[in-house]
Amino acid sequence: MTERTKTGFQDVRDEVLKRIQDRVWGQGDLLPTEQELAEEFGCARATVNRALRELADRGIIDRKRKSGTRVAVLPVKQAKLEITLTRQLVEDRNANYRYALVHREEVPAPGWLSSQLQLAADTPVLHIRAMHYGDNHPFQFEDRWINIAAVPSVTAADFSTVGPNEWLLAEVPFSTAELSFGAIAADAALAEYLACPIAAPLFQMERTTWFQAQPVTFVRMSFHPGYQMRSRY
Amino acid sequence: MTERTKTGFQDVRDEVLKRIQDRVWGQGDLLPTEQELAEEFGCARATVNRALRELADRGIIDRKRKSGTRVAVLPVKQAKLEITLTRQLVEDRNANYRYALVHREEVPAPGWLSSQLQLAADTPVLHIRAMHYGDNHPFQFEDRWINIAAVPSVTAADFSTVGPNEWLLAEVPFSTAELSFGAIAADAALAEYLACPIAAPLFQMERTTWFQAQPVTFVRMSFHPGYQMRSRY
DNA sequence: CAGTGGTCTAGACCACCCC
DNA sequence: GGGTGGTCTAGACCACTGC
Repeated sequence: MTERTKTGFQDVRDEVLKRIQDRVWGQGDLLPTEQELAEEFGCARATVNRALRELADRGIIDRKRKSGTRVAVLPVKQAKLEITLTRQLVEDRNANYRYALVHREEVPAPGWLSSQLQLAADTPVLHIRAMHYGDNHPFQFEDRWINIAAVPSVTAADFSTVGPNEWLLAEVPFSTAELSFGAIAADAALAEYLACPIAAPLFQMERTTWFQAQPVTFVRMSFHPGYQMRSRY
Repeated sequence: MTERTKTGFQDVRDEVLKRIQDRVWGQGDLLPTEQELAEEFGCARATVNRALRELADRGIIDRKRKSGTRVAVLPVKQAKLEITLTRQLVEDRNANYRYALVHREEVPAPGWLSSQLQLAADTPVLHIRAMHYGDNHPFQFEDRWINIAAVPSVTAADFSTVGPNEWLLAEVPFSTAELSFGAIAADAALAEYLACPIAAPLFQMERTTWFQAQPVTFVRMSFHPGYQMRSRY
């Protein structure tokens, strides 16, 4: 008996990728049409379509109606960053997670925040500062502002035991966000919270979150010295 | 005449997402089967399938054979980071890009690199150091090691005018990589190259690249003070 | 205008896995 | 065992766009 396996879209996808990596089809080259590939692989055009669509999503090929499918010239590498709860970051390192509320206050939005969240001046916001620990070592300092109008029930949450991130994730799931990563020097307050020298270089992540076009929260997360965020593609 | 538009997979996808956001289906809830949704929307099951598959890819819902489709309890946010050439980062800021080679030497791989790239000790590697400028201001310092065995032709490239990243992208496209982001303090050499004070906090990105399971290159990119990387989801 | 990818349909079979 | 999602097929129509 000969080997009998049906040609699935994954087979097509992998074979096309292999040919691109082996330079059978070089950068910028035109690939055969879906119809031709379907005939070659002995499958339906829809199968080829799905295979090529996945490669296009990855940035490996460029597709245009009428002109056809080409190998991308400058493959845009897309790294997928999984953004999880700080709790999960800590527990993934097999450390014992602990959370502590530092500060909680309802205030009118300061000018820079109104601008950041596109709010009217002096809109009431909730300002939260909190610490996250791993095995009782400082892990991350969280400085967060929440637009009370977007989640009125937040005034009833005291955040003494549950972090605002976990609370918000349950209250306003499936939001959209903008992220920003950078490095800063620890000021006196951060140095104390994170138990590090003043001016130590810290990895910092800022996130602005919207829910159905309404600004919900802005958070600045400063990690302990030496922290590294990882990803792959 | 009434509005006449056909129900496409995007309509289904958006409507399902809307119902999840509106809590019609809460976290952990079971959704109707594909068959039922197809009937409700008046379309084929394949259309519903594609819509739900996209939501599953985004981490919004979890799908399992037999048990059905559920709203994800802890939506894993996936941020897409577009990793491009340093040239592009600079030009996207409307700045004039300039590249300069600092150092180029063939050496046996030091121990830490052999370990990082899973190479035999003393494998010959090419060590490159280079600078990237935007409008003649220091933008990024690049410290790179290339596995000569993986790309033998690299010995003929002098990298005096074209950066190793652009060269490698043309030579070894469609590779896979691991990324790591963090913050470091500028040492004396970095401070000089980046025209910043010693101990200034710098954003740093490290990348290890493979091509068909073979290690190709390890690079450490240190950005000028204040640089921020952005993304969204 | 005509060729290419984008999508939909109706039906079918299969793999998985909870019960 | 049976219900669910996963995939494939063969055909069709449409939208975009280069010529």
